[in-house]
Amino acid sequence: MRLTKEQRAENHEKIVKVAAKLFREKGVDGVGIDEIMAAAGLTHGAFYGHFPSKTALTAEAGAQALAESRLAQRRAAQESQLPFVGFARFYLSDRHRDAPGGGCAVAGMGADIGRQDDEVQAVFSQGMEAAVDELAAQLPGPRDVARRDAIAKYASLIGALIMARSVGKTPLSHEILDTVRQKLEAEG
Amino acid sequence: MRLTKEQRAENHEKIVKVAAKLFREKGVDGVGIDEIMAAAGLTHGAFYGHFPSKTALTAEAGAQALAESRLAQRRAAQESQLPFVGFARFYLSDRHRDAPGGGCAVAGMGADIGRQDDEVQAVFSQGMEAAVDELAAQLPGPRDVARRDAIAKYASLIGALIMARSVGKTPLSHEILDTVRQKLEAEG
DNA sequence: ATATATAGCTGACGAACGTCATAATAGGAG
DNA sequence: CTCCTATTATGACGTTCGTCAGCTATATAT
Repeated sequence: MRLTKEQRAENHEKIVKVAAKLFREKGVDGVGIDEIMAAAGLTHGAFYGHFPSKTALTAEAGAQALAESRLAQRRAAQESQLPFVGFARFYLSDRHRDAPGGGCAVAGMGADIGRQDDEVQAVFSQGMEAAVDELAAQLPGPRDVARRDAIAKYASLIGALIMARSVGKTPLSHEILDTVRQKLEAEG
Repeated sequence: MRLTKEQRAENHEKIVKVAAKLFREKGVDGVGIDEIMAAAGLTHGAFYGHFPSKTALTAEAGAQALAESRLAQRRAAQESQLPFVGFARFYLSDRHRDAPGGGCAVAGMGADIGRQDDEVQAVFSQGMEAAVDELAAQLPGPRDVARRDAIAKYASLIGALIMARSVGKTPLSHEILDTVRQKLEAEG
């Protein structure tokens, strides 16, 4: 049952997209090949026609998740006069906290990527660099200042989201999101 | 081969300590009961005499890891006149980045805890509350201001560490740690 | 001193893990 | 139009997962 090159490419892309979602939702070690392939509408045996190993998929899925995150960042930035404020409001919202599968790649699978081998981390590093660049371009000041600002703002966002998720739906969770959001809004 | 109550309690504590370390190093889903028990010097079968399930251990290990983190925080704070600066310097050091097993519980297993059930998250929430309280006590200003400051600072630290770990040993990793450290030192 | 309760060890369970032959099938070259 | 080749699905592999029953041995209670 051979498929066209187009269909094959579509299947490949589908696997990566589904994996990027599931990895963020359940963690890299929390999902099996079987579940990923089933969610992509294929059987688990077909996996190794597309990827040599789960590690290879992890690298591609990490890059995909980061690319999706950048897209969401761009979209959220357009919903406010101050681009970063719009992004921060979305990032620290309840909706984002409760939907890791479609959310920030670093908050969702960053900790897992930190445990992968060097090649996977290198791919992730490139996507992160692109995200930092993109945020820095939206911030005022000279380039190097904007870049440092972008890194610091990312760290605040990511840390706050992971903290808020780890304490479940407690009052503390809201307090963390609100506190950091207000601080970032005040800074501009 | 029944043991004394003391030995049983020691074994229990050893299992929790070892799990708190391994969970931070490899992730909750990255370690099995077998590996934990072997590291504690026992066999896997003895596990269910101590815990009803892996989930129950995850809750205890999460609390233990947070308690250890608070201890390390207290110690690092004493190495500088400004308590928080000493803590931040340790937190954002290469040593801490490369030793997740003995480091911050939130950065190491926070993302995993976010995927656990409510009871585990509730236990983790208590430990986090204690950590926030402790840091707030070291910061100047009225209590509510210090508390918000503590939350914001934690978010920056945790986010920076997770970012730095996820990009491996790249220049970007150092840049993230340095940037956030300098910013926090400048803020005091 | 004897009996009982309880600790850890052994071994096993079904399920899922990552991986890989092999078989079946249809696109693409001739 | 036919054959080759590429690509997916089938099914199985050895391992490890979380979990538990049964055994052995010993600390504790009587």
